[in-house]
Amino acid sequence: MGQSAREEPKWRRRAESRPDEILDAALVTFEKDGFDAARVEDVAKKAKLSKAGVYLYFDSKDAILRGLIEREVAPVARNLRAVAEAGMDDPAGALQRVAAAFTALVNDKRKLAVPRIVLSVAARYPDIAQYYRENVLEQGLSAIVALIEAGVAKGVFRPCDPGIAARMLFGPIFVHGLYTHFLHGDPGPLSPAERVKAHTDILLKGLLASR
Amino acid sequence: MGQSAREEPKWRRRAESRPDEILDAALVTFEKDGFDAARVEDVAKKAKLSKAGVYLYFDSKDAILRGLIEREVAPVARNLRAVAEAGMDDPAGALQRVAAAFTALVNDKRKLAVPRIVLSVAARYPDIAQYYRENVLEQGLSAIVALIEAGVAKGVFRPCDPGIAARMLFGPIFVHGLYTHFLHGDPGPLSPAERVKAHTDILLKGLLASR
DNA sequence: TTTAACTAACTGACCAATGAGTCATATACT
DNA sequence: AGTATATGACTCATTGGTCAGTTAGTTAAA
Repeated sequence: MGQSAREEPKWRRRAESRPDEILDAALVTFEKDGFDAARVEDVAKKAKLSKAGVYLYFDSKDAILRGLIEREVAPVARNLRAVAEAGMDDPAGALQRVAAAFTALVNDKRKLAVPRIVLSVAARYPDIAQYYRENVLEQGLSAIVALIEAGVAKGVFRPCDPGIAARMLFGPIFVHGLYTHFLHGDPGPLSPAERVKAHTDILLKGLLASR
Repeated sequence: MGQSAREEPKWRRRAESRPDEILDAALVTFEKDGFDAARVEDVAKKAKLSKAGVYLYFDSKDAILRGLIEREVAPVARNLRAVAEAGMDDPAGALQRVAAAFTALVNDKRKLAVPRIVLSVAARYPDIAQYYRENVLEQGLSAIVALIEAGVAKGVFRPCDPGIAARMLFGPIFVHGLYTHFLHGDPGPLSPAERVKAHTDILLKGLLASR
């Protein structure tokens, strides 16, 4: 039994990469069990260190969740915003591109797990809810609102409430993701790209100013 | 101190009304704390009996959640279905009425808490997820799908994927509810009725066959 | 180039709190 | 008297978080 090679150390120092490894592990664990039922010990095991090791890098379990929001979702919101802002001169086209980008995000079950968890713990961690609202939702929402308003100003879109229009863009895609990923609902016959097209077809026809 | 009146019994038998009282209490408690953080003891206290008393009527904590789904949400889905079926000869009008009914449901924070909780525990209680999907979501969804298909068959709506259209009806309303109730997002300037109107204006214009 | 002293990274074993579920017993009703 | 209904006090598994002690890597004196 006793392996002669006494070379392998019991553990290695990897202070640089630990935070990311812990977040990777936490994402998988939280997605599977939800925030409350997920055990820090399991996160640690998946990240290949001890539970106490996790607490070297994060002050608490909810700090891990905060880290997850920052790393996983906030960049996506910034990206959506960039796509929207880059297309202010072609609102209809930009709308489609935003829909496609958001669909790609929502198709990623793991990324979608973060908003689901935020939603479920929002009441108990008001600061997490606030952070998420300000840095994710309001970012994405306001970008689209600006896009719609630009379209209306240009006369491309007919006058409408931009907040409603924005929810009509994000809402259906988001609930489709929740329904299929977490309730195991039937995704339907369409491919993601076809869904984007079917969706934006209806939405744009509803928005566009008939000549 | 010693009240002479020895009339008041320490508790009363109320086997008939207990289950509903427990569900009332559970709805409030689950809404506030979420399923995991909610304590059965608190539910019991709010229902004015002991924790052990709760277990006389429900086998487990998750049985309470199941009871909540049955009592709170399944009837709503049936109602939505009825509204849709009653309006098969006027698809556009029925769509608006369904949107209004769903908006009313979603405006009720307490009722909306049930789907939020189902979503958060779906992975750990697959039977709850399945029950919810089959008895709530698929009910509502299929009713609207039928309505859209009827509209397309009549030539009132232009051809489209009815699943997408149905998600465009429910999605924006649902996410608006989540956003305002649980993330404390800005509900915007419109009243619920105005939101329904703005929403269905765009949706119907997107769906209606231009003469 | 050794090697000893030093520090940062890490672990195992632990604690304290928590909360679901149980049960022996008591009380209200019939 | 008998039974359905209710309770308080309990068990017991779970788990977030801590800490004393250990090891990997680093620095610099010898």
